[in-house]
Amino acid sequence: MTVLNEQTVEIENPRDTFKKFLVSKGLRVTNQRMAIFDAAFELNDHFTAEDLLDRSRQLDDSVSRATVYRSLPILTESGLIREIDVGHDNKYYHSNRQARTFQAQVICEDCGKIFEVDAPFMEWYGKTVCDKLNMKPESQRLQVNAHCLFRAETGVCERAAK
Amino acid sequence: MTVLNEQTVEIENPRDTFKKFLVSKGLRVTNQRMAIFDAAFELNDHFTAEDLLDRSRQLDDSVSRATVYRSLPILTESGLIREIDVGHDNKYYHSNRQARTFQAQVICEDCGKIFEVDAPFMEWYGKTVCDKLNMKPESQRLQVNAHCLFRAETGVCERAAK
DNA sequence: GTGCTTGCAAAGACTTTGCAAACTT
DNA sequence: AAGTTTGCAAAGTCTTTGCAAGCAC
Repeated sequence: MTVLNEQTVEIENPRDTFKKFLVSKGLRVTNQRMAIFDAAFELNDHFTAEDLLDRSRQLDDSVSRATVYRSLPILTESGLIREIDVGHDNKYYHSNRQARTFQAQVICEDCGKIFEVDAPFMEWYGKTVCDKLNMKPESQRLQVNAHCLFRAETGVCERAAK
Repeated sequence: MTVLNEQTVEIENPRDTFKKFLVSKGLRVTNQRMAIFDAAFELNDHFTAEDLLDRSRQLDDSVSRATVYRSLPILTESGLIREIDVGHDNKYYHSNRQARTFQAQVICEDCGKIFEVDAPFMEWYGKTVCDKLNMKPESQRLQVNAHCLFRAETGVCERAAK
């Protein structure tokens, strides 16, 4: 593991990590599972189950929608991808190239783009709140819905083009 | 309006507020809409669309599922109820007896119960982050998933009984 | 060979929509 | 009277599941 800064730790060889994860869980290393894994790591931005299916099929055209849906929970459990639920619309996923834990999402209500932002204080906040309720925090999500000022000012947002 | 504290402002006569909202939008004040509104305010906890349908029908048995689904966005837009998306499972809703804006949700992963907690700093956080992206915050959501320590320690959680 | 995995198609869960009748204004 | 709004049932969307064939170990 290479420490990049306090928040960010690079996962080395995630492909092998995933294989080891499968074996450790008594699951089999199939071509389809690896194609789905590879597809997830080739997709740089947030992606939906459907995006992942399309990409996986470019790598192995035998991959079915069912297998993608069956694999997503496994990938999520392995920690190599994260599930990001922005409320409206579908669920999104994102690969964890860096094992960043405390990230907030800023969602542009104009173009739908999702920005990932560090929010380390979430850890402290979760603990503080949970203490009062006699609970133990497992994970936290912070989401900011916002409007694009470029667009409000100029009528255009270059980011939307992406 | 009665100021209870900095975060909490009581909405007086939400029923009239809703009627006025409908009129101001050129929408009609129908029995079904009012039954759905009343049902939402009788339900004290978080509720789903289906919960709301059941309750509405007790007040006016002509209310259909379609009308509930058609009314939810109106109620949400009026600000009298809030939509709460906890990710997995359905969407939940909650009436805004107090017009509380900055609330986080703590969700018990053991019993599914949702606790509402004040989190005023979210306003500051949203602004700070949005400034960097040249955006304007519209709303923010903070969610903490946690486990119940009562249950972990004693095997039982009284809160789950609710 | 054993039994986990797969693709397919059907089923499920939740939400939206087209349409004629009913209702608000 | 004019134009919304409604209930119903059908359609839609996304996800899950049963099953026999196929594959990893």
